[in-house]
Amino acid sequence: MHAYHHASLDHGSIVRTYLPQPESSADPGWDDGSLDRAMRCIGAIVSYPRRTAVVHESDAADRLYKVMSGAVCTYKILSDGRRQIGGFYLPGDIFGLESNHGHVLAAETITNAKVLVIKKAALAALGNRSAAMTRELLELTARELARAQDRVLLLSSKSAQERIVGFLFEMSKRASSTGNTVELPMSRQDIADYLGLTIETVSRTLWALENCGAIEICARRRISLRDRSALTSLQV
Amino acid sequence: MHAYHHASLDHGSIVRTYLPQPESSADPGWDDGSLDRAMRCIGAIVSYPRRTAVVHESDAADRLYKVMSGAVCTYKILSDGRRQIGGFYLPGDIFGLESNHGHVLAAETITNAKVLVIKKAALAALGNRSAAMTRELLELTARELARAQDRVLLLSSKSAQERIVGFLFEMSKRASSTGNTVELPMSRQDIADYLGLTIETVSRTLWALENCGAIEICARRRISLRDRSALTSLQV
DNA sequence: CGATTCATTGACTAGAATCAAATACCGTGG
DNA sequence: CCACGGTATTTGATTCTAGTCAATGAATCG
Repeated sequence: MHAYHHASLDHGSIVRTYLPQPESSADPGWDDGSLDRAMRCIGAIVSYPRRTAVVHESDAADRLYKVMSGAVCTYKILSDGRRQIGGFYLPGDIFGLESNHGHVLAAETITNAKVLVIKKAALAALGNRSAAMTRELLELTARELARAQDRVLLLSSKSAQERIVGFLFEMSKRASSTGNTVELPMSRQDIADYLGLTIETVSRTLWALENCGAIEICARRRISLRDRSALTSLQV
Repeated sequence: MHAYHHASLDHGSIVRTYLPQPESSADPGWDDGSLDRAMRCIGAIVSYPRRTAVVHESDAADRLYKVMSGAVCTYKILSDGRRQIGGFYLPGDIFGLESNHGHVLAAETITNAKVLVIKKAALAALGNRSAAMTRELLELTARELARAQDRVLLLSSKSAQERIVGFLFEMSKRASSTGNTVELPMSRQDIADYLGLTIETVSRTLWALENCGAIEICARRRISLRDRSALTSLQV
């Protein structure tokens, strides 16, 4: 059982709070309609170095976050010290959509990242006048729900291999994947915490997949899906 | 590895399609505001016998379902025959909130159940005139998302004991639990498929919990949480 | 070019899955 | 009310996967 060593707890200041320094919203180019315009208008873009806390578990659930560049993950530290990652968020993704009431997942950057931060209340105020925006928000939340349900299925896959393969496919669909090559911004530990496995198992399983020719580990964080059909047959 | 034997596949017609017979919306008494009124107005209540399919995986994701009485579960049959339960839905719960696009989870009744069925399109049409309703729907979806995220955490608990205890607490919060006694409408197999465990492990774990005095299995589907603090200490 | 973090590999163990069988429960009909 | 058949659940023995502990090797950053 590993405790959450790999970030703040004993590596000193790797995870650190960062004083938000809003920048002008001169932008990368994500636009999803009126909601997006509203978010840019009332939100502020904040730059964070890698491995920096964006949201603490104790924070109020009153904000919405949109990743403009880099990668972010949400997570929760369990009572025994393990970390469970709730999700990875890549440029264009929004997190913080879950219910206002109750629990908040913490969030930290995986790489250097720029995040657009918006108060839900401000958005709701605009939403009262623009029904279209509320509908857009609903659509986003419904999509996130579908994704969460997929994760439930992925985690219910009992074998490590199924989980890893499922993860690779998910990433190849979402991340900056040129053809069959997937660029993984996260560490092995992050992957392990996402899939409910250990770092050793992730490593061994990836090796096994490479060994049987299904993938190629070009670089540590760069994996090529050599044989998609073989991978599919290993999946749930 | 168990296949999905315990329902339709070999018990003949236990899971069967049911010709919907809409009833008058004379009602149990769930009311969540304007959304609820609209749903009753444009929806139809359908009665299903136990272990009956309500939604097929191949169905379009164009409807919303509200449980009026009884219990329903959503699920997916994996390619190897295992069944993963997406969630249990008790009276007052709504399912089908996930994105319009893409996948649908199948749904079947666990007990005899009455379900209010509504076309999303019809609701959206009303929603265009009533922003409040869209907001209510958003709130519901956000809550469901939060619940799905909780499930991710539950499934990431590695030990069977943690999962079972988490499940019992979840049910005691939601189900018709009088004091410390929880009434479980679902079978052991359902619980196993929900938690990604086997039926044997569920059985053994419950026995162990009873043995150490944390719970009492009054009847097969009636469990009393004897020692909540002991249970809490076993949880994640 | 070191120092440090990150990843891989190896040996061993624990816990859940699997396979197999026995027992408890439930509704039905006598 | 009780016997019966079928299902659901429990119990037992064994196997196997992934976790744990320990150490080595590779990559990255200052």
